[in-house]
Formats: sequence, structure tokens, C-alpha cells
Amino acid sequence: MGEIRKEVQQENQELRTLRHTASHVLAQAVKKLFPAAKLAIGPAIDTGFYYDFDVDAPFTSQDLQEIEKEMQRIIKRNAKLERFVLPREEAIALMREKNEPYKVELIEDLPEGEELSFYKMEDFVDLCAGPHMPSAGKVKAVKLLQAAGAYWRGSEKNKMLQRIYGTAFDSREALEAYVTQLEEAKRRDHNKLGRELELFTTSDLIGQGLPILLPKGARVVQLLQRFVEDEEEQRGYLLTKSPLMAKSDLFKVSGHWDHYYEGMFVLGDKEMDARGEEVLALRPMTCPFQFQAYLNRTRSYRDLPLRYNETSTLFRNESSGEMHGLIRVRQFTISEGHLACRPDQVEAEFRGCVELAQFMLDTLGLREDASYRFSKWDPNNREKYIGDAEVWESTQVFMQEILDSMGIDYTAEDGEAAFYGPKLDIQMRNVHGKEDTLITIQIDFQLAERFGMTYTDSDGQKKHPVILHRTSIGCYERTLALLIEKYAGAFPTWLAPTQVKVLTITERCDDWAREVETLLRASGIRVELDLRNEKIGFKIREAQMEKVPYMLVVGDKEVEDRTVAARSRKDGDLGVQEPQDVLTRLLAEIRTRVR
RNA sequence: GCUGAUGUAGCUCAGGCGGUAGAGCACCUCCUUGGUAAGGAGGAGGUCAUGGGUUCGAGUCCCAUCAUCAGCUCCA
Repeated sequence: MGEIRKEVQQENQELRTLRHTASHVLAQAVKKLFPAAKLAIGPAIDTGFYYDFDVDAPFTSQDLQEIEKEMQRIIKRNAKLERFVLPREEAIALMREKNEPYKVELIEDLPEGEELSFYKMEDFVDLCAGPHMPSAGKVKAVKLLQAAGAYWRGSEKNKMLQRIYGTAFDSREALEAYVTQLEEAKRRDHNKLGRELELFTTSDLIGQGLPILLPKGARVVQLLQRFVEDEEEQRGYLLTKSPLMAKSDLFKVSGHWDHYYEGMFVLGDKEMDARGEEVLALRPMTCPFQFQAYLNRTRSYRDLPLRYNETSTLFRNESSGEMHGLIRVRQFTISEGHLACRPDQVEAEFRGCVELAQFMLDTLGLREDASYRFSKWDPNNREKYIGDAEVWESTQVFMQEILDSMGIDYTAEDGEAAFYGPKLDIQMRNVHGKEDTLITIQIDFQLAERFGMTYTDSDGQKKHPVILHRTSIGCYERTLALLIEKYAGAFPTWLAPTQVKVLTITERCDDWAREVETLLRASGIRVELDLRNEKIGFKIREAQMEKVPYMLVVGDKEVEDRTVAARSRKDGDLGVQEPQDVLTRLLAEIRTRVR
């Protein structure tokens, strides 16, 4: 096994080298066609490569075509790459001479005394650590995909450069396979498929980031919510229902007024607030609301852990360019929960949260696509966070120890924490490979004190509980989006908005079809009746069946026997059966969901 | 928010140089027919995203706004 993995890694490394070389070919081509272009950076990425340029006008799609042709010529000439090294000062001088200010800046940021490597390909020279293919001809297949703006050094304070994305492979076939894969991804894209399947829609009148769940989408979300609430109840959670808005006072205590004002929908403004007028804001999270539930009466150490959950709708004023389908929206509903624990309970409760999240992912079939991120604070950016450095550091160590003891394979990242504590984020990739957080579990040693939440310990002392913030499947809209893409719209039977489609061949069967519908519906099966009486056969029906687990066809011959022809998405033709038999089978199938 | 592209019937799209809108599929009615994306006849549906402007006249040109898409930045 180790050997195979090693080989795969080596292959990936070679592909990255090839793509990095392709980015140099791109830069050379751009320099030839647009001599005024200034070079920034051009790395290989997982799916290909890009290069950033500072140019007067953005690249058009025609520009890309011409650049790609020029790249083909360089590859055909099999231009050789030669490495050479310069001391720092000479390197800066060379880049000044070539009028490449971004390269100069890059070199100046590198440590003193370091030798700097360059690669020369024909008359084109680029600062680069390498490695590279020996010649451009090794790039067998290359394709430019798109141009887009990107900030220099990834900061919106800097100038926006023009980035060209492309991909490269060592064979024509591999490139074609990748392009096919991109088309397949587009087909599964929840934003397209979800609209086609009438799961959701949007309205220009309602606004950006505010999708409407249509009956089928609303049904799936309802099923998910019932499932989550039932499961959490079994695990000792207590459901709350708290208001969707609160006075600014609440958010001042929580710290959101200072740390999250831009992200909130405030019904009024800071000036009104300063004048002492009542200013309400829609809630961007549930924490302080559930804290008020905790504060309803005095708490004993015997009451802990106290686990609150809520199917909670939140509002966040995302900036206009961020919104995307059901993945990034301005209003969403989340399976939110807060656990108040004694210090000696935190570890077990944290584990319980992780296990619950994993159980949810297993049930939905998403676990294999999840990755874990340990999101830490950024000690160099103190104004983003509340509390003392010691609390942060000790909380992070504490969390890390739990993660390690659970054997969770995570990546640690600085600057990704919530403003009040570190997080374990469970990340999911969408069909295009873009990553988003689905589930988050956080440890918070700070807010209980801010809100004056206490319990009386066995020694009679008032103490602050430790708060765990957590979601179990995260936001329902986002989960729905991931499920659409995971199953290409063909939901598992227990989640399918339509479990059975009842069809007829002639209107003489319509009454009998309605009886079958009533029978199934009475048993809690989600039925869609289609009385169009189309004269089409099973093979054709399969096309529309793709998204529906079961299909029943009612016809005259079957009417005589009081039977229906049944077909399953999974098992194919089930033959002609008594409706009761079909019902039994269906119920069994629906109950196969993990419990 | 930034860069770019896009916005014509439910869907996919046509509409060279400005002269007040079309196709396929879907939908509705009727006929034919119990079944392999069936045939025939007819029908409905668009203030061309919205608001301004230029013009005798704008889907077509200009500006603004809104929305959608890709990427960046930010985040669940």
C-alpha cells in the first residue's frame, strides 16, 4: 500500500511540475503578446495552474484564445528551460532592468543573503524556485480556462491583477477526460439541478442570497430537520425557540456589536443607538439567545451538562459577490446548539458533539467527503478576538489534545477561529472542488462570564460554565445543496421528496390510480400522481425515474387483477404485484435509513 | 465589496448596419392510441431584468440600478 501511495505522490508531483512549467509558458506567451504586462506569481494548483499579470485592460476570451495559440507554438518549439542563480542584489537589479516591480517586491521580502534561482526559456526570464520540466515540449496538453481578477498578495487593499487560469496534462486524453469531468460537475451543480428539479428558486424582487424553497426542497429540509431534532432529543438535548431579533444591548454583551456589526442586518443605525433610541438587529447567531434560557433560573452543578438545541434561522449581511445558490445565503436555518458544562465534562461533551456530527454525516452518506479543520486564532491580529492570550492558548491546547486522542485527521489553520474561541470545522467540498464549512464545534471559555452565566458547584462556589457551540448537520440550505450534488438529485428513499410516482397508461385507469395513491399516502409514503396517460414504455419511464426511487404503472390488465406494475430505481423491474406487496417493500426500503 | 461576463416565452436559445419579436421542447384543448421520449389539428404564453437617456423610432446604442455566473476577498 505504501508503495502505491508513494507512486501516486510521485505522479502528482510530476503533474505539478508540468503545470508549473505550463504557467511559465503562459507568462512567456503573455509577455510576447502584451509586452507591457507585469508579472506577479504563477503557481501550480490542484486542478492546473494560474498566473497573475498587471495589465491595463482585462483579458478577453479572444485574448485567451490567442495566448493559448502562442503557448502551443512555444510548446511545439520545445523551448528549453535553463536554471541559473544570482545573488540577491544582482537578482533585484535584473528584475528592475526587466521592469518587473512585483518580482522586485517578492525578492525584497526574501531573507538576506539567499541565492535566488531563475529560469530562462528562450528570451523569457522568470524568478522561480522551480522545479521545472527540462523543456516546454513536456507539456503535452494545455488549455486556458478563464480569466478573472485577483488581488495582489490576496489582499483587497492591494491592486487587483488579472489572473489567467489554465490546466495541463501529459496527454491529450487526460486533458479531455478532465474537460468531461468539468462538464459532469456542471450537470450536478446544485444551483442548476436544484432549480431544474424544482427544489428551490430565487426572485429578483425578493433579492440576493434569499432563495425560496419550493415544495420539494422544503420537504427535504423538513425531513432533515425532523431527523435532526428527533436524534438530538434522544441524545439529551432540550429544544428552545428564541426570537429572530434582539435589541442592540444583547449584541453589545455578546461582542457582536463590536466584532460583527458589518455582518448584521441592523434595523436602525449606530447614531440612533447612540441617542438611546431602541435599535433592533436580526440575529446572526443563536448563542446569546440560548444563554438567556440558561439564565432563566439559578443552576446547580447537578444541572450540567445542559444541552440546548434549536432549529434556528439566522441572518447575515454577506457582501454582494459572496452569494451563491444555496451554499452562501443571507438567511439560513441551522441546527444550532449550546452546551453548558463543568470543566470536567467538556471533553466528554466535545466528543459527543463530534460523534453526533459524524453520525449525521454517515446517515446522509457525506462522511467520506468531509475533512477536519482545527481553526485557531491569530495572535498577531488581537483586535479580531476577545479575551486574554493565556485563555486562548490553553483552550487551543485543550482542544488539540481531545482531537488527537480521538484520532481525528485534521489540518490546523491560524486565523480561522470564532472571535470567542477555537473551532473544529468539518469541511465539505462541493462538486467543483470548492470547500465550505458544514459543521462546526467550538469551545468557549469567554462568553459565559460576559453574560453572567453561573452554576453553584458542589463546594458552594459560583462558577462559570464552559460553553460548547456546535451544529449537528450545519445549515440546512447548504446541506441540501451538498446532497443534491452528492446524489445528482436522486435522493435516498428516506429523503426523496417523491418516493413513488404513480403513472397511468389510459384514463380508464385514473380512478384505480387514485386509489393506489390514497393507499400509499395513508401509509406515509410520499406519492406523486401523474395522470398524463402517456403511451410510453418502461425504458422511457426510466429517464424520468432517474430521480424517483419507485414507479408504479397502473393499467387495464392490472386493474382486472387489482395489481400494479412496479419498478425500482435500484433493482429494476419488480414485475406485476399486489399494491399491498409493493407497499410492504417500500416501507422496508424507507426504513433502511441509519438510526 | 472588487474584476469580468451575462440577463429575449416555464426551459434551451435565434434575433448582421436601430423600424415596435421568433424556433425547439414544455404547457392547454380536441382527435387518434392502453406502452418503448407516438401521430394529427388547434391554442395560450413575452411592457425583450428595471429605470432613465439619445433618436421621428431601441430587444438592438449610452448611463444607472437590480439579478445571475466565474474568480478574488470575506464567511456557516
